[in-house]
Amino acid sequence: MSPTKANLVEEDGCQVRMVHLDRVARARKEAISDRKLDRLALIYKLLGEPSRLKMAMALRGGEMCVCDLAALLGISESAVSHQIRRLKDLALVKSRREGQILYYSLDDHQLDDLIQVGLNHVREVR
Amino acid sequence: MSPTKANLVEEDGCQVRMVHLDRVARARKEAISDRKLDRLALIYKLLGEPSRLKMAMALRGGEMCVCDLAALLGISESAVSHQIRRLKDLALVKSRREGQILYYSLDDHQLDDLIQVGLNHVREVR
DNA sequence: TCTGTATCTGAACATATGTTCAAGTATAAT
DNA sequence: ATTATACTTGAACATATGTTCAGATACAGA
Repeated sequence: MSPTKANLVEEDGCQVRMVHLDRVARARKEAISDRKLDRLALIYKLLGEPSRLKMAMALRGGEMCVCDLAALLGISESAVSHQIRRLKDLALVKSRREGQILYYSLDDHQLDDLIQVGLNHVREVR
Repeated sequence: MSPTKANLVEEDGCQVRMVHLDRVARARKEAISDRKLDRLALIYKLLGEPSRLKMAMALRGGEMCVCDLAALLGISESAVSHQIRRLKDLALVKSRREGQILYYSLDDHQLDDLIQVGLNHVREVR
């Protein structure tokens, strides 16, 4: 097909313009399931907020309690609790109770890798 | 210091409760610069939206035009243009013009790594 | 049981964000 | 020049999201 002229293709009941049918088809074939994609996006999104990323990076160095994290980030303990729950819901972080104190730590070694690759990326940034 | 009793510490002019001074201090010392952290968070955030992640993953397989991506994602070309610009602003994606068509491709091999590590994470998800 | 500490929870609020729409720019063909 | 194609841009809108506040819960010590 000509790459300089778009085709009108029947798609989900309505017409869609598509320049490179082959490329779209290949992308469709190579795509992962929506379930996987959504979970992957969710993980990136959780790391995509400075406060949560800071938490995750801090926990790489060892377990911490809500109170410590709040002091570190300069936000309320409630905010920490809300955010760390999201990390826990995705099994990226786990907790361990010792008396009244809950110690949080990374539950997923792949989170370490993910952060490490990211760190390589920003290495030259001052 | 006792780990079962919180201390009130002077911090930025106001009192902050802190259970483990040592852990917070260590986290502070090991922390990267705010510039680095913000940039890193921004990269994760961009990958954290399903549509952008889908774009990035599609581009791993080769260059595509706005029109193709719109057809692949099922959103308007305008939406693709808006989103891909954000990826381009961060130098994660580059463009090449051939006549009227702009071909987008990954500009950052580390983005590949980042996605690859993420894919390992969701490998067992169906 | 009563008090204090550590954390959690839900509602509320302000802000951020993704998409669409309409109009604009850039390139190519007639 | 005029028209068509490919893409961009800014405004507007609805929705999502992070934080705070007030009150609830869990555990420890007296």
